Amino acid sequence: MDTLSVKEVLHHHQLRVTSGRCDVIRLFVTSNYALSARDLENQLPQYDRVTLYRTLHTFIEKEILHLIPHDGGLAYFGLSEGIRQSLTDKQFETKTHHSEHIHFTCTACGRTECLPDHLVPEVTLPENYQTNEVALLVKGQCPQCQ
Amino acid sequence: MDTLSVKEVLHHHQLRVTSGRCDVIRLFVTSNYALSARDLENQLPQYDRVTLYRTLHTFIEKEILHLIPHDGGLAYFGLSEGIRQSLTDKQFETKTHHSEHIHFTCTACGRTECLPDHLVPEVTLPENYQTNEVALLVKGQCPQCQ
DNA sequence: GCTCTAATGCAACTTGTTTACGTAATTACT
DNA sequence: AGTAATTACGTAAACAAGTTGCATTAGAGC
Repeated sequence: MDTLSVKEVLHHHQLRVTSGRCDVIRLFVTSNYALSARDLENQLPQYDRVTLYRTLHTFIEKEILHLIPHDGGLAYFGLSEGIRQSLTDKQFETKTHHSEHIHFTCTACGRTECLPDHLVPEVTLPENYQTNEVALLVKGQCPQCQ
Repeated sequence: MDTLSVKEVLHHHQLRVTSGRCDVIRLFVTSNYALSARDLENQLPQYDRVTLYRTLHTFIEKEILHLIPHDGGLAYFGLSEGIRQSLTDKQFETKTHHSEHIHFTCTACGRTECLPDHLVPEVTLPENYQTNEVALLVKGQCPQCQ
């Protein structure tokens, strides 16, 4: 991971480069798990809660992060695969394969992760229902918790 | 729908029959959509918020209702299919087919509904991941909103 | 009807998230 | 580099969803 690249990501999305935004992206890149606003508050206490919330919103809008559906309490966020690839491969990907991946929540350790290699299967809907997005969340036990 | 049946449902689950619980079940039976705690507050203002929350929890525990995952703010609840069948067919179903159904949220009208005839397809996970539950939420436009 | 136990209502609280507004920092342009 | 325009930030306060404690009320079984 490389600071220049993080700045480039922000620049590519017409966002001003601030230390807060860089730190948030870096945190997502180094994290193997989805993060909540609370996680950001804990791990980046130098920034105000409001700033972190705003940063999350901005990143969702720009599709740097995606919101992960879940069935209670607080919102979780994951780094978009394209961005992760841009930062780790040190070049921007043009493909945005955009069939969504599965999310997994471990009921033991509580952690949520993206499974970028496991895509949501094709879904059939009743007549006249139009699909914009699909989200598939699996709950169970992760390898570490068995 | 039939009041006696509603009482029977409660009785079968070792729950005391109270007017609040009956009204909540009736509301779910007559609603074509998933309901949030806020919806209950609006439609059953004669009961205290706390009571409604507690009723929802109780019904989730007893699997009279199920929690519908979504990606923001507030929790939505749907009537379990078995219960709906018991109340409309006037007899208790023994089959609990328990492969979960898909949920649909319309981005136009904001309503969420259960699609009991559309089940979540089989999901493959990475090695050593164990599945307990799956939830699939589709966002798009419903027939009425096109 | 009486007793036991569970459900309710009220008040207050916690947590997650948002809004308003003044200040500070970044970017683009000399 | 210096300046203006604009965007982001921090603080405080508000708001909303959901929870907890406790006293009161109401079902269920006898």
